Amino acid sequence: MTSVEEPARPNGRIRDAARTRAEILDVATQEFARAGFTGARVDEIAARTRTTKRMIYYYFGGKEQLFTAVLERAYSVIRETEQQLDVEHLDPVAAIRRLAELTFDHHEAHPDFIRLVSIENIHEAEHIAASAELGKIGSPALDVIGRILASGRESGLFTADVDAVDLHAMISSFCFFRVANRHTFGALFGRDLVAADQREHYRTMLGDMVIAYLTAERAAD
Amino acid sequence: MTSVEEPARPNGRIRDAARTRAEILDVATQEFARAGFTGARVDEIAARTRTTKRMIYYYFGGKEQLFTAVLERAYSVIRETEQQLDVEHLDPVAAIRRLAELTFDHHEAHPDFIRLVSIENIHEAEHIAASAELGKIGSPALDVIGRILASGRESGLFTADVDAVDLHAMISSFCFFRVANRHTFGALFGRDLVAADQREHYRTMLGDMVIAYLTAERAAD
DNA sequence: TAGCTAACGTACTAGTTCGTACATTAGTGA
DNA sequence: TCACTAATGTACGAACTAGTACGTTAGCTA
Repeated sequence: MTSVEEPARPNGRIRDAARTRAEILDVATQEFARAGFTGARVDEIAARTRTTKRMIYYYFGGKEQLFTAVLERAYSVIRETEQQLDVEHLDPVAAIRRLAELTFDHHEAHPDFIRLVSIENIHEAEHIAASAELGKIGSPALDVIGRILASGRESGLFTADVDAVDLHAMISSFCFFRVANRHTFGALFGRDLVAADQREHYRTMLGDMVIAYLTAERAAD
Repeated sequence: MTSVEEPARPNGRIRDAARTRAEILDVATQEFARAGFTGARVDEIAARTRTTKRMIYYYFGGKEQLFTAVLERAYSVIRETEQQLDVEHLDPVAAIRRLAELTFDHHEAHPDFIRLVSIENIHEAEHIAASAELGKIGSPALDVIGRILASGRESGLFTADVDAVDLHAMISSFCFFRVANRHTFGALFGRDLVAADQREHYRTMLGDMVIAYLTAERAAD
């Protein structure tokens, strides 16, 4: 390389705290999702940023806090998505199916988020516990589910004895497993749960499952 | 400490290759499950063994191969459990419910295995791919499910259009999620999915869900 | 325009961590 | 009982990695 340096600015140093901070978070999200908390390298995150490692410590304090910030942002994305839920104008059966489909879509669209959740569980949710922000979020979806369930039970359509949290767990289970365990499942059973041409199949399967559960005829107890 | 050493043997060195190897695998399973692949420390595994780090490299070659060996043994445990499945004398509905319950029980009884699977998925199943043994196992449970499904469809009890692999995924999803995501779910929604007094509730819920799905009346297509 | 500070960069270090070179010994078979 | 090898232990090193001490500058404001 000859003496040709940066064109105008000798250092190219531009100050933009918000951009720097956001860029660190973006890259950190990828790196943590790629390699896990311990496997992620602070130097690697810094290298893939337009700034330096020093800035990670300047803005976040350390690797742990950076991971917490990554989780906080990832969860805030779902919250925002859930706040835009608009299914309550549908009848209960259609509303639940639609909600399940949106959950399905969100999981599929955010594999990095799924990986972060897996990683956080390996660490027994210690970062969530350490976050003032994440403790008290409460899922907007939960309220929606609760209202649909009540309405469905009132009209006699839903017979199952579940509350919103359990139904949310049921729906999330399937969506989460499909994305999170894609690799081992594929390696062991030779089936790619996230194959594009099977997407509709699994999306329908989830809806059928949830609706069948909610509307099944139960033995009187 | 005074000069009191080992009672009889000056070094206490006993040779038992099988025991040493097994002990390393036991401790490694715990350590990998505790901290993830990268987070696990080879020195820590060695320290909690009656042998030394040298032996880990002697028997397994390295950290990667040790993790692969841990996975191989963990999967072999399920395979053995599945081989003892004895549900085909039941009617299809009872058989599937029983099978779901056994899957539920196995997940609950082996949280370390669940963690290993999560970890292996973070690493995109590269160790399973590298294992000659793990590639071609094929689940005994899958055959059982396949036969029950066929029998259930024949007798008109089952209406759902699923194969054994998909049904296995559905059952596993719920069991896996409940254990694997216990911590984040608990932190975010304030509900412990693995609480002892809720065990029957979730076990029943799983069975109800699967049976409802399989036996639901479907719109003619 | 001078000065101040938030924002940024460089260079380094202390501690860790996987892996190995080398030495040793228990137990077995000739 | 002697020799041979599988099994084991010790000590060490090279590379990595989180974190920091210290110096610099852009851009705002008085």
